[in-house]
Amino acid sequence: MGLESYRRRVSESKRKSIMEAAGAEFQGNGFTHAAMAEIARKADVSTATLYKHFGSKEELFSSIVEASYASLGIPQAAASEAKTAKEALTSAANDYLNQQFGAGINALMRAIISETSGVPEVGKDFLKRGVNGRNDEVVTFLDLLVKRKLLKPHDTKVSATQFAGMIKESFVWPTMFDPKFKLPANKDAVIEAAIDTFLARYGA
Amino acid sequence: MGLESYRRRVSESKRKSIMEAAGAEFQGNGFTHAAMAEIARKADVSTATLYKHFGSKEELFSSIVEASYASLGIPQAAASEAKTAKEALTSAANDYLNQQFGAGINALMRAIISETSGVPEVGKDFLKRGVNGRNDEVVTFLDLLVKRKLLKPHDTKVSATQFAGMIKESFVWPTMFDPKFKLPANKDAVIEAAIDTFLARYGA
Amino acid sequence: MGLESYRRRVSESKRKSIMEAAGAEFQGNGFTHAAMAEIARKADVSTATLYKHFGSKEELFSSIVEASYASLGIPQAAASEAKTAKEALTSAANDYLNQQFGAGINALMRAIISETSGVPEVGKDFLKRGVNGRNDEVVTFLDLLVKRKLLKPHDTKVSATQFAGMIKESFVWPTMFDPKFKLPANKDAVIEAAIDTFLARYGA
Amino acid sequence: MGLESYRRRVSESKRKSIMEAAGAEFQGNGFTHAAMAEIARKADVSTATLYKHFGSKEELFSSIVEASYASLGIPQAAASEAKTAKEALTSAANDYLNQQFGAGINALMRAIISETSGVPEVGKDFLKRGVNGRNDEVVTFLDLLVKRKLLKPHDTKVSATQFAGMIKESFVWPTMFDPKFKLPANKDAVIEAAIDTFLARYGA
DNA sequence: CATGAATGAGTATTCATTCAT
DNA sequence: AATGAATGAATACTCATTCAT
Repeated sequence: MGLESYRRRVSESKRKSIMEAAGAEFQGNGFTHAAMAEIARKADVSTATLYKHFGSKEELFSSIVEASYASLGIPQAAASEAKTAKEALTSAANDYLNQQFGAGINALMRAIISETSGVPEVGKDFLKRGVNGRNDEVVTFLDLLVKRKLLKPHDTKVSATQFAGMIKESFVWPTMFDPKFKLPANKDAVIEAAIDTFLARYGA
Repeated sequence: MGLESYRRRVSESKRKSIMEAAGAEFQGNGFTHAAMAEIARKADVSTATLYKHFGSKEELFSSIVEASYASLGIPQAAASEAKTAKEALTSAANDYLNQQFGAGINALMRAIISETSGVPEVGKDFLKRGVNGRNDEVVTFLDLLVKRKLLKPHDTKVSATQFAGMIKESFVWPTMFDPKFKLPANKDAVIEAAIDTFLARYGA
Repeated sequence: MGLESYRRRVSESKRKSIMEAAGAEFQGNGFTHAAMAEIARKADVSTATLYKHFGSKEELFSSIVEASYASLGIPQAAASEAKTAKEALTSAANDYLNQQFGAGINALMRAIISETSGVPEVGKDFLKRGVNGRNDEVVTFLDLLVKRKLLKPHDTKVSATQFAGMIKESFVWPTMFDPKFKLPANKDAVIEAAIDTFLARYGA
Repeated sequence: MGLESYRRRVSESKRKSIMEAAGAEFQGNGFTHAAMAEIARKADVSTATLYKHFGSKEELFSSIVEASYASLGIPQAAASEAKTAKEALTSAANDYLNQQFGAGINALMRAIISETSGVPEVGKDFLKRGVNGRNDEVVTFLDLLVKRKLLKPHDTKVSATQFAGMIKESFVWPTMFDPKFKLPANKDAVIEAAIDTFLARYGA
């Protein structure tokens, strides 16, 4: 028992340190230029141990992407608690951006895009679960606002895409081309402007 | 003289065939997986000749990206000729998408994103000249519509970004993760919906 | 006492299952491509236990080869019981081939040959005890036939080699280059022809 | 012209030195344990050049084996010139052994046997062209002796195998298990004894 | 005494770039 | 000016063996 739990603990701690190292490496260098040996070095394990935990570079990368899904998602609380649609949407936009910039999702997205040729499933999967998945949560979010009559009844699938597009154009798209891009000083104004446009059409 | 001009012509024809081959290769395989030897083969020159014209893979890639700028741009005619803002904006959106999907710009963008780690200048340059440059043309386009009173006076820098964001979210973003993504059947409806939202706020 | 004998029994049963697994693995994949981890898995023990019993891969292999000697040998009964030399020699040839093909000796020989560079002693040992050892038994076999006047008096060391050579050329040599080689349909005719040649010289 | 022939010369000289180095390496260490880097080093070329000439380790090995076929073969002259069958067969046996021991064929055969699992085609090919091919030449050789009435008319396919088997059993088989095995002092006596047995059955 | 996770040395192969002709 | 053979550095992955529990 003691032995088994000891091993599990050690193994899990190694697995965790590998995933951290791999996350950093993939985010920093993309899939192709990330080196397994370097990941092993950073994680302070041997390459063989690396391969015991993750059978291949692709598998390791997939695991990293998979794990990132857990950190994605639009908290729905604001939709039910906020007094106005503007307040709710502001909150959603900020949650979204915090994830992108805080959890390294921008860098991960660049890495995924880099490998659409080599590992196409990962890209398609991310499109479905990462991109569209989050859009679905925005839909749910908007549906709730409609229900609360803070928004007009309308096709929220369409409007969710429009809202996400306006936000991403200003803040996410630039990071794809410039990894050093930071959220600009006028971030709040830009968000507000997007929300205003959105509400001009869909506001109650 | 005759000899010199003959050589220049030959040289330029080789340069052209190299750029065509390189464009295809980079769009097809991304920067990293494009092979110089294959580009040389496709262009029917030796690798040494390739390197005479372009000192390195990065330089060749930069040249390809540079050349792509010429094919970008929002034709302004519609802004002055269209009867309604909706008509003008529909035309602009379609012009934009034709470039992205017709001239291989989506694939090129993926290639650029792949190399933001290795060759950051190319990415930053594309962001400035490719992405923002085109947005500037949208600004000009919108300014003209404002001047013609087809749109309300407003901050067109902001609105141009919003318009571009709504269009790109539906059609360009997916191609980043799935190179096989094609324009969907409901393309026109999506464009119209985006324009409707835009006009709810900025329509005259 | 009881404990000790229990342990010995367990240990010996493990040792036996290891040897079975290793025999199969070595015969199937040769020395180099046989994997210690796979042997452990097949034998249902840990790699550490494997190494407790056999200090190294070479040692394990040597043990397998050693064990194979027990299954080699030319039954002498036919030499005293057969009515004719032909009958006796036919019996001996078939006994020999049954061992080669039935007990996996062909595969084992391939494995040994594979490792003559790495573990030369095993090869030399097999040559002495496996190959020449069996030839000695053929010598004894022939001596008996001479004694019974079914064969002429002659140098049986020489004739044993000749007899073995004729049989092996047709049936064993091919398996060295083609593991899937099976005993051909005309096996008996080939054996008979070899015996005829043998008897032309050494028949009484 | 000068350029082209210069390149061909350089290229062929490199190819030759690679094949020499590879032959030595494969004969010394077998297929698996031969290292491409070491072959390159011995041949005084880079590994990349190695791969320009031979697309893979398997291909290189096949080329070595292929080249060895050229050095195999039973000279037919003795069959028509010798005064007696014994003289002719003695000559053939010695030619055969000189090839095996002089041209490193024994070592090459060990290498091929080592790889029957990994590269089965090479083994089967060698069986067909190397082993059986030479036996066919022995058949031709014997047919000529029959025609000259130095041997009785008989099935020379069968007798060729028997003759080869008797010779190989004493001299070739041992080298499979012991790379250091040398032709023994009594070589000539063993050959003569084999021929005597052969002639007892097939002599005119 | 048994375990199995961890090790690290070893190897085939690729590709941007250069150089002798 | 053009060639294409040659380079060498770089990298994913495997496996016999050991060691902490």
